[in-house]
Amino acid sequence: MSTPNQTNLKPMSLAYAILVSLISEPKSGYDLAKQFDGTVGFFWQATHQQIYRELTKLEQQNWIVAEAIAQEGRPDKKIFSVNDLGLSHLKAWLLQSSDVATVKDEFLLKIYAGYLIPEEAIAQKIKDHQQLHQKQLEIYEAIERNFFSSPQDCPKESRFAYLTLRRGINFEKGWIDWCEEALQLLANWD
Amino acid sequence: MSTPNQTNLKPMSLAYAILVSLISEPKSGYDLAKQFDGTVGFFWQATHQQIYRELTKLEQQNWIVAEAIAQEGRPDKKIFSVNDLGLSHLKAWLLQSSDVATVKDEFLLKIYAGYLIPEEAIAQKIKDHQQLHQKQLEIYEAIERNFFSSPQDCPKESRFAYLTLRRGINFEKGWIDWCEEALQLLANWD
DNA sequence: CATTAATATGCACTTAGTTGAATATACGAA
DNA sequence: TTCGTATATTCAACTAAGTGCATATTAATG
Repeated sequence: MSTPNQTNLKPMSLAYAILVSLISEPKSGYDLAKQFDGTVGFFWQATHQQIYRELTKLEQQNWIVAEAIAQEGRPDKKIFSVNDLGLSHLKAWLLQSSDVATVKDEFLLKIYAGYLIPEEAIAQKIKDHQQLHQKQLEIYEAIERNFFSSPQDCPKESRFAYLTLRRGINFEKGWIDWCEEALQLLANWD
Repeated sequence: MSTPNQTNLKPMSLAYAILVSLISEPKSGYDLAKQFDGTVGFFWQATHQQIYRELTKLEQQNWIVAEAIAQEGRPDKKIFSVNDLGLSHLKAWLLQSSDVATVKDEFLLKIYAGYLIPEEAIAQKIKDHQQLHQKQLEIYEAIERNFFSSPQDCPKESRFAYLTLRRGINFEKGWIDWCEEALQLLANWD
């Protein structure tokens, strides 16, 4: 009758996102927070509060270790690196199958209910959305030009980063195309 | 010094997702839970527990009203509908600008760290992923054939639903194309 | 010389989401 | 007749995620 305490199968993906970032280069919570606005930030976001909280947990679990760095002037820095225990957990996680990411898209929810507000308001929304994706596309394309002009020559790690960048470009182009199509469909209704 | 109680500017999007669904047709919590696995489920998901909890809140706020329906045999059903207060809040929310949805993609995180595990494992992951998206694409395309063979003739509400369906198709195709590209890039490395 | 920006970390609180039930009825299959 | 499935709702406890505010130092800006 009583179910035994199963091993924890939850993703806890923020923890793994942090491990992934720390494994390529040890860094502080502050650095992580900045990174989560950059490259890794395309597929994972977190605020600095979330990051510091998670770092504390990971340190308690002994998956990562901190080295305190005294800095001239600025407050002390704690540089975290992944240890063997953390690495083995990360590798095990990498091998697990992952579900398709759940989509939670406020914008599409609004489009779906678009018949409740004026058509011009919807059209404007789509145009704004298209511009946001256009801007992001340009950012990704600039990264591609500057860092991946010849992907073959990259070190192994960067190759995988390149794959995710390609997905970013693919994603933004998809949105831009859809916006174009949607605006045309809207215009041809009456 | 003391900040006055600001009006709540947070999205609370689950509440709005429920309103959007109820406005097109009043339904029970159970029906909502099923719908969140279906059409609306492309851009919003929730478990039945979350839905019932939210319905209770919305009823307390007087945005929706319940009508108890006694059913032969089955347990009583509570059919919820949006009232004027709820509708005005929904419309106000629809007119607000929405941020680009944050992406949190475990799969891409794993690809990014792909250099830590065997290349065959990564390739297999991508193939599995491609198949999942292929299946979802087929579902969307079947809906398109069955319900939107001539989108011009649809009632106004369905037209906006059609736009979101087109985005679904665009999204799945984007993933499938990326998987193809990624597998080719992987194969050409050595 | 006051203000702002950047570096660096943390607590308290709230909302969102998961887990695992319990409760109740009815229908069809084994 | 019992078992599984579908309908239909609710409770309680928990974990994860996210917001707001606080703190401290130094460098650069005006």
